[in-house]
Amino acid sequence: MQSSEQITRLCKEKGLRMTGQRQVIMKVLSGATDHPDAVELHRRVSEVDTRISIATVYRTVKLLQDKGILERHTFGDGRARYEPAAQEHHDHLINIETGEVTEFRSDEIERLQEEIARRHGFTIVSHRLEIYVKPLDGKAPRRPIKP
Amino acid sequence: MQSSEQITRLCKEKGLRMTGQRQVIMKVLSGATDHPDAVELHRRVSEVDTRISIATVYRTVKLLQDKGILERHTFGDGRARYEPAAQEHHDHLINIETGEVTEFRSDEIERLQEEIARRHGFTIVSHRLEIYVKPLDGKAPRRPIKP
DNA sequence: CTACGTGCAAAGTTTTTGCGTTACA
DNA sequence: TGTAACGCAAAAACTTTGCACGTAG
Repeated sequence: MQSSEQITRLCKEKGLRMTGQRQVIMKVLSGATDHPDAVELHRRVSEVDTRISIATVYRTVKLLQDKGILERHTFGDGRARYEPAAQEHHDHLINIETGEVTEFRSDEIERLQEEIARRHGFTIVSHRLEIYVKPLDGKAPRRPIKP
Repeated sequence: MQSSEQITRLCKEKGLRMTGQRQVIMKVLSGATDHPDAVELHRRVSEVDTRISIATVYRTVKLLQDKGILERHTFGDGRARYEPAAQEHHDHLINIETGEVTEFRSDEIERLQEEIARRHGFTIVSHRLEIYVKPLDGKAPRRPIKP
């Protein structure tokens, strides 16, 4: 997660113009705790400024994705979902009963992936791991997790 | 990978009618070594029987996916790609320069995933790990894929 | 000032669906 | 023979793009 100030700085570094639309889109995305798709992102952005078109949302997320500022995911359903690129890579647990997405990181899995790629004669450009899950015990409250 | 006889048996077990279209679609898919999308699958299927529509291809792959006979993937580009569900789960290395997909399996990664899910209070329904890679030695790009 | 960015609407892609017809069980 | 499955085409869902206008730098 990044503050909108950090994103603004990132954009300037990349030589992008800091338009009002981009500021709103980035602020909404950096404030989101979930992974909205383009239509949902446009809906939230429209609450701030009604005049921002869905085309600009699509153009902006694609631009920011190319610049490495945003990450794009597709969790099962066809639609693309977005989140600010984290400093440290993480993966996703998706609760198939609620749609809730939990982020996690495993250095050991990261290491194993490097090893597998190298063994096949490749180097990793990026990767994604999605674990689709359901609660172990539907009735028991979930225990908080240590990172 | 499964033989078309096995798929036929699976369909009967699930109470599905074994139509000519389904036989052709399943035979083509079980004979494929890659991960074709719906349009490519329809193209191959049409070589066997010209009268099979793309709608039937979509309906069939969705049905077989729901029954657990096929697996659906979305490697970066928006389109869904299909392969017969393997007896043993595997993951994918995607060469972003050529689009070529290599299958692999790591029991250790599987085990770590179970552990992570359990620690978060979940049980795994399914998962997918995609590693986007490029060759250690440079090769000429053919059909690049966006990670 | 001027190139980059935007809104609008139209078009492109991929996938789904309504409806009348076909054919498996 | 009854109904799941089909073909066709239309539509839905998602995303991209051409063009004229706006605006950040």
